[in-house]
Amino acid sequence: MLFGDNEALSTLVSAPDIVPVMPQSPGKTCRPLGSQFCGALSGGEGGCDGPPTAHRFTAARRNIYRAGESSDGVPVICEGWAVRFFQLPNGKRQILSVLLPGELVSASAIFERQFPFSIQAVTEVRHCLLPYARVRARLQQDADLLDCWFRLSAAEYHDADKRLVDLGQRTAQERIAALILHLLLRFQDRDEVVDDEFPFPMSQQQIADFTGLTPVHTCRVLSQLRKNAICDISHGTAKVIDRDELQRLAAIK
Amino acid sequence: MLFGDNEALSTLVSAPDIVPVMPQSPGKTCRPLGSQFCGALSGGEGGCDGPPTAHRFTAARRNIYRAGESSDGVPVICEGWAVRFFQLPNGKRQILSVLLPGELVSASAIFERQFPFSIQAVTEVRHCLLPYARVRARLQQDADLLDCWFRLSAAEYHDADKRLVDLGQRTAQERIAALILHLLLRFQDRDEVVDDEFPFPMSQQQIADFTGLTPVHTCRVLSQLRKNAICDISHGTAKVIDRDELQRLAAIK
DNA sequence: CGGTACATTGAGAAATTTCAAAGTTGGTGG
DNA sequence: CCACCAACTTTGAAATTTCTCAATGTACCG
Repeated sequence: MLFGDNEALSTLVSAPDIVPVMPQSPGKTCRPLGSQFCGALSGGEGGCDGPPTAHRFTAARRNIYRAGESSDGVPVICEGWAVRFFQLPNGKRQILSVLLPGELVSASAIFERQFPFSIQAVTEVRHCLLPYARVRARLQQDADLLDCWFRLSAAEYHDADKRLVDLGQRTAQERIAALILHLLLRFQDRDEVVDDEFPFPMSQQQIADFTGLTPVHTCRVLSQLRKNAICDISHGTAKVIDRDELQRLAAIK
Repeated sequence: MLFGDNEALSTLVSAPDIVPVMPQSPGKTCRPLGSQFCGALSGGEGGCDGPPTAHRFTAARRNIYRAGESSDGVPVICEGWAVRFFQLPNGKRQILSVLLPGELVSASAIFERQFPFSIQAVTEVRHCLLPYARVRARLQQDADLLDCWFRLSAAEYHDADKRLVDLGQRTAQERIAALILHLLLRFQDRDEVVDDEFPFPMSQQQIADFTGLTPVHTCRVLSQLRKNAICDISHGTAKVIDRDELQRLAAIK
């Protein structure tokens, strides 16, 4: 909706195998921008549609990027799930966002040489870098593209604000319900929800790190959602049984 | 440090009475950008350095802006303290950031006609609007200015990430200590800290809404900090007694 | 001199964490 | 194909943190 028909964005090559979605904003797809960002560099100088060697693979539960490392661009998740997180010295960590295929790790950080967060693969992940130089040049040439980028960046920021509300004001059950609903909507945008079921490879530890809970309590809440026939998260799959009730739990009250 | 010497930014008029600081990033001032943003429009079409009528005043504890209202630009806080917050229908609210004089309400949202958050005055506040049209034109003309804006926006985003870590992973005492230290550093940047004392007009209710706690618990934590001779927040003033200990409490562990 | 909003204190309740043990799952090599 | 291993999930019980409710005290404003 926000970006749907901006033809200017289509001037950048897109990768047909990628279904791009605006990070963190279910319901508001940004296909041109999304595809552009993963596909922009085909035929160019070393982007992610170049030779297969330009892509990297990272196994599940391993880090794609560690906070503070220098990088020539922003990582793009091409295949699989990843999470962006902050690691605390005492071993705790906070997951900041969940990254799905086609998504930039962070639009806001697109001009930085290093990032304050780390990235971990949830499943096996294929990824590449979106080089700083090329994006910068494009954004400066193309006012419409720049505008689209502004909005993408604002959407990311507002999503962080929503998460702050969740963590500051809402109960364990509400936070977990909101996460599940949020991912349901993102998968719906991609037309990848069949029979109210979609892939959900996050472990309970990862759900806990996202919601600011302990894995034990996360397990209890998930069990309750299952027992109450609201949804069933297990074996890497989410099955939504009572969508209305899930929505009611996840709603901002 | 990030923006300190970017001469390009000085091409925009600055207001000498305003000490601008990059929102939410203590230690990293952005004087040119900050002053530009409040002072850019003197002699122009209705900006905040125009006739006194261009400024508005809002009394303490009253709203400057309500989520969803349409606006011709981003509010700038010229004098006084304000908070950016999200209001929940059930009466709870989450404060998203604290706004000091000279600061934009949100750099990321600079091109939007309306915002998903509200703004409330903490003290009496003098404020104005930074009109969309002018900023946009400037950013498109001036690559260095654009670059500065990118960084400002990224800093804002990373600050939101830090808050997520606070709310998700840290205790009441740690969150409150972090808030106090954060504001101490921002006031230090402005050279407004004398004898480890600086203005602190937030009520306990507001501190609670910022940290995701109840006012009662906030009161207990503040009492403890006072009893332990770490710092004393009262009567609109913060007095830091044992800075090392405060730092230790606020540190990310 | 009220009056209203704000701060403080106490006691009990609720949500969440911690610790510890047992059960399950999925993958690997023999 | 089975046995084993490591990682993940589940369950119980007790401890801790934070919240809720309610009452009292205090400061500021007109």
